[in-house]
Parts: sequence; C-alpha cells; structure tokens
Amino acid sequence: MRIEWPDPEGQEIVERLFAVAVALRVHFEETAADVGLTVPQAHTLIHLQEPQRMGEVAAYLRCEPSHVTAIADSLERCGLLRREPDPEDRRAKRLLLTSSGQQLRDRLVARLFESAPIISVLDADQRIELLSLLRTAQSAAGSDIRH
Amino acid sequence: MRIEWPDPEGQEIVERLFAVAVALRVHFEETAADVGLTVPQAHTLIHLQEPQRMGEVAAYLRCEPSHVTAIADSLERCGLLRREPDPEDRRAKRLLLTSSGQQLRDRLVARLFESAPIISVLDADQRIELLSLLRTAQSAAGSDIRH
DNA sequence: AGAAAACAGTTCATTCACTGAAGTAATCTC
DNA sequence: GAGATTACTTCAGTGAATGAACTGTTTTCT
Repeated sequence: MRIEWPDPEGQEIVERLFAVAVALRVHFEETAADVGLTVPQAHTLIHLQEPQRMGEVAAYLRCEPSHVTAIADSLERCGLLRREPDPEDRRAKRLLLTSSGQQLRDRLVARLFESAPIISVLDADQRIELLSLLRTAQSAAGSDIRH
Repeated sequence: MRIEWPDPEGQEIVERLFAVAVALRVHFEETAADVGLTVPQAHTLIHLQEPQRMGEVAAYLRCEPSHVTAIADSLERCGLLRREPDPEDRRAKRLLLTSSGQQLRDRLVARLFESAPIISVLDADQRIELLSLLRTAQSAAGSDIRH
C-alpha cells in the first residue's frame, strides 16, 4: 500500500493485514467459482449448515431481505436448497439444503480450508501463537463473514 | 462461519482471519464513504502517491482497463486527478493527483490507519509478535490491495 | 523502410450484485 | 378485534465491472 506514517510498525501490521484480507478474498472467489457458485451464493450455502430463516441469512450477509429472495431463487433453481415454512412463524420461511446442496457445501468448505493461504506456511508453534493473538485481538469486536 | 473440520485449531485460525478480512473491508468502506469516495475511487487515490499509468492502475485494482477509464473520469470530474500523456509512450496516459487530490488522499490514509480495527487492542509486545508472524507467513506469497 | 502485430486507452452495450419502495400475508399489541 | 409491526416478495433502478469494437501509437519482422 506504500503509506507514510508516524508509527512504521503499526503501519506495516495494517498493510499486512490488508494483504491477508485480499488473499482470503481472492481465495474465496476462486474456490466459489471452482464449484460453480457466485460469491453470495457460496456465502449463503456455507451459512446453511442448519436451516435458517431468510431474515437471518440477510443479517448474516449484511444485505437487504429482498436480495436474499433473489439468491434463494437462484439456489433453489439449481436444486441446492428448498424453502420450507417456519413452523414457529407462518410469515417466515426457512432455507434448507437439499442433499446435493449439502454435498456441494461440503466440497466447498473442504476446498476453502484445505488450501487457505497464509497459515499453510506456519509451523505448529507459530499457529498456536497466531491463534492466541487473534483471539485476544477479537475478544472485543464481533464480526461476520461478508463478500 | 461454523465449519466442521478435522483440525479444529487450523479451522479457528482461518475463521478468525476471515473475520479480520471482513472487519478491514468494512473499515475501508466506511472510511472511503466518510471522505465522500466509493471503494474503487479510494483504492485508486491511495495508489496514486506517485503518478501511474492507467494500465498499471488496472493491474493494481485487478480490473479491466476500461473500468479504470470510468474511475479516472469520475475522479477527474471531482478535480482530484489529472490525466497527462506519458512522456515515454504517447499511447499511454498517466494519472496524477491534483493538490486537492493529494490532500484528500492524505486524509483518507490517516483515517484508514489511525483507527484500524484489531491492532488497537494489542499491546506493544503483541504487535511485534503479530508482525513477525505475518512477515513469516507472507514471505512466500505476494499480494496487493483489492476491494 | 514498410506492413503486420501488439498495445494503451476509450466507448458502448451488457451483466450482476444490491438497494429501496410498494405489496401481501401473518403476528403482535393494546 | 383494530392497528401497527414483521417476513418475505416483486419490481424498478443504481453502480461496479466485463468484453467487444474502435482509434491512435509503438514494436516487430522481413
């Protein structure tokens, strides 16, 4: 990013974290495309390990509910999920994966994690160290996956 | 992300890194919006610390050259940059910031770094540790900033 | 030197993710 | 039980991004 900054060490951390973010994003896009999904479709599929109400999916994706309708339409057309009425609230619908949706989700998740950039280079000790730092850093802030 | 996985520690690292990526992305979007820029406009401005050829900017943004034309048009209309002919190749044009573009870039960069999420929670020792891990992890792979 | 190929940027049509407003049906509140 | 709120849908519109066709410039090859 090449940025001037009074605290060069803090700067480098942010730059490198941005680079991590980019690498993960590209990794996600490529993996989704590999299994024939767009990015929002892949995010939705990943989130549907258990059936979820559409509004809940919209909150997860940080988008308008109307957009979830469109994503669900496309995934339903592909036979990857079904809508079912929510037994607790007849206004709401729950999205749930079909068996082929479940299979595709498994493949997607496996590929996403098996070749994730960055961590593969670290040895066991370094991983533990990194994990501990990430836990500390994130203990305050809460966040979700997003495209 | 809630994902089943044989190596729970590796899984948690990847999940947390995804969360970092999301947080940084949101931070970037908000900061860009704060100074009145869209995400691609902000990325372009940041990259123009020195004048760059449009094709070079396209490579940096990982987009088609025709899209850089559109971004440059909008930033030029705002008076933030100028096109100048590349002295070394009359086919090419270089984008360079006007003084108000330079000012806006400085403000943007300052805000981007001053309140970056995650690191602000860590103390000096932890920062050094994190930085060292990031350096190790990224020594192999090269990557750039992207939306 | 001169013709052909490759290249830098632009224009335009189109795609796709996403928003926002209006509508329908079900549930909550008083 | 009337009125407000909520869950999803429909539809029109925005904005980021692509890809093909075009102009002008440089490179390459003989």
